[in-house]
Amino acid sequence: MCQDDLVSDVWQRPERRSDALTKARIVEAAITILNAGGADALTFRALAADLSTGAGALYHHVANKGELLSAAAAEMMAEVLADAGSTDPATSIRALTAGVFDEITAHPWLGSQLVAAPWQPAVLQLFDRIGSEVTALGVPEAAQFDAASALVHYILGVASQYDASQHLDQADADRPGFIASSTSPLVGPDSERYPFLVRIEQQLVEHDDRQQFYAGIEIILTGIAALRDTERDSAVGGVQRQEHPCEQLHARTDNRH
Amino acid sequence: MCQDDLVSDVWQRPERRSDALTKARIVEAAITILNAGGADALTFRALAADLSTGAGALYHHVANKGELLSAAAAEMMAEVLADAGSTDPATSIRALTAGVFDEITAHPWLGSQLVAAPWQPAVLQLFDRIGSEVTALGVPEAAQFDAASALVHYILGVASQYDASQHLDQADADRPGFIASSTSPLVGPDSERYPFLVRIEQQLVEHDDRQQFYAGIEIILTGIAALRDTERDSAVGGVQRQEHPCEQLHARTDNRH
DNA sequence: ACACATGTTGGAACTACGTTCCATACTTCT
DNA sequence: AGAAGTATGGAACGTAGTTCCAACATGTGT
Repeated sequence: MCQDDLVSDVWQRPERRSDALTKARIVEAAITILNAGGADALTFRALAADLSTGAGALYHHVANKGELLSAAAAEMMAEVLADAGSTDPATSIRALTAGVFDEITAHPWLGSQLVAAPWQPAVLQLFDRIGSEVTALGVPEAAQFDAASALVHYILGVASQYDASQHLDQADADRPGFIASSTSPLVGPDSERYPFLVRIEQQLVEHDDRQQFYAGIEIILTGIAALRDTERDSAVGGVQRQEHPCEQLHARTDNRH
Repeated sequence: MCQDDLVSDVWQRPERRSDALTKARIVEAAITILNAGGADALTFRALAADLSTGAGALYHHVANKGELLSAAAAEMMAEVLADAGSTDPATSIRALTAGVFDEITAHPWLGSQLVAAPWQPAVLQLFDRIGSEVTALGVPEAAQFDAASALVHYILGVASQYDASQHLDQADADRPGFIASSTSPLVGPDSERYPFLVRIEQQLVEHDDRQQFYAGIEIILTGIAALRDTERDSAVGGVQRQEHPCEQLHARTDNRH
């Protein structure tokens, strides 16, 4: 179908006319639409119109909408990760994660996309970068994967809940407004359903999402630091899975069901 | 439009014929479809067919598909949270989170739905329950919100990446297969793009998702335990935001950009 | 009992979007 | 120049969420 990096031909794609459609141009135009109008604004028709072409032509460069979104997210992630860098691993992780947070808050579609398709390139980039920093942090090899996984999944969880602008209309049928900043202060039937949330209601409405995100990162970094200090009784040799060192910190009880 | 819990009338809805459409029946049927065929199988037409009615009739009880999915997820979450309970808070948290993980792996649509709409009822239930357990854990009040938030967001992040069965076809255009169990062992161009992932490749293919999920929970619990032990220099009085105690564990450097 | 008001039902129709198809045009190789 | 293969773009298809509306059931007031 379309020419990709993996074509077995030795034949290089010739340069056609200057306004030729390329995956790069399409993805760039897609990002422009996404940043301007959000995820709903990106349609193949709108994209084709912006590129002065037809919808069908796009399919010679992009397999489907999912690939288009993955590519767009990957490009955004690459830019974020390119900026953030430091000599100190912990500082790097803080800068990295803060950069991702900023990008997601600035462009909510990114958060939605990161959690829409599992293990897409953008997530792999993030995972790899965080894994490298975790390694530099001195975490023993057997725990590096778990440590990076915890950080990445936390970030993705935050990303998933952060496109608050839209989508919250559909969850409102049961609780119109809810913690919508100032409207309904979580009273009435919610008091019985959500005792904890009601108790910390003031923090709920007054808290800063960014500070809370940072706090979560610090919690996980603390936990990772403990991993590093508990290296003693873990075998150094081959890859030992099944029993992760962290499971020796707190004796786990059975919790299947 | 439809009658809900919040009607101001004193008038109670009379019981019509026994096969009357109700939101409860609709949600139940939706869950059946979702569990059987996944998220794609749930259409208003299929749902209407199962209930021997028309699609239009459903809209008198459910505002839109988003509300339907939120309600279905909320019911699943309520069941999971009802089961898991213990006297020891840490044990409770482990049992709770493990239960949610099991439910998500058993019913992948749940994971997708939890991250599709932010702060939907199912997420609030989980947040509230975890918050209560965190409180019982002895975490100081000012840090309870952050601690619960970290756990919930981590779980949501895992949920987002766990419906691996589908959706990964669209991200495959660049890397056909990737870590798809055994097919493409992460070689070729990936070696340069993802140095960390390549290095831990063996763990990647051999690791147990469940064990890694547990490991993440333990990391966060360790970080939360540190929060509890660092209560000393935090004012006990009113709600102090802006500076979370955890931020005093590791001196944060500036990381805006 | 009988009309009226109100809420319910269910099927058709509308709309939007992803995707496919195909005739046309373009570029390069021989 | 002719052949071969790719790119283009617009029409057309299929699907799914949602809306519309006429027929119906239910309860109220007389």
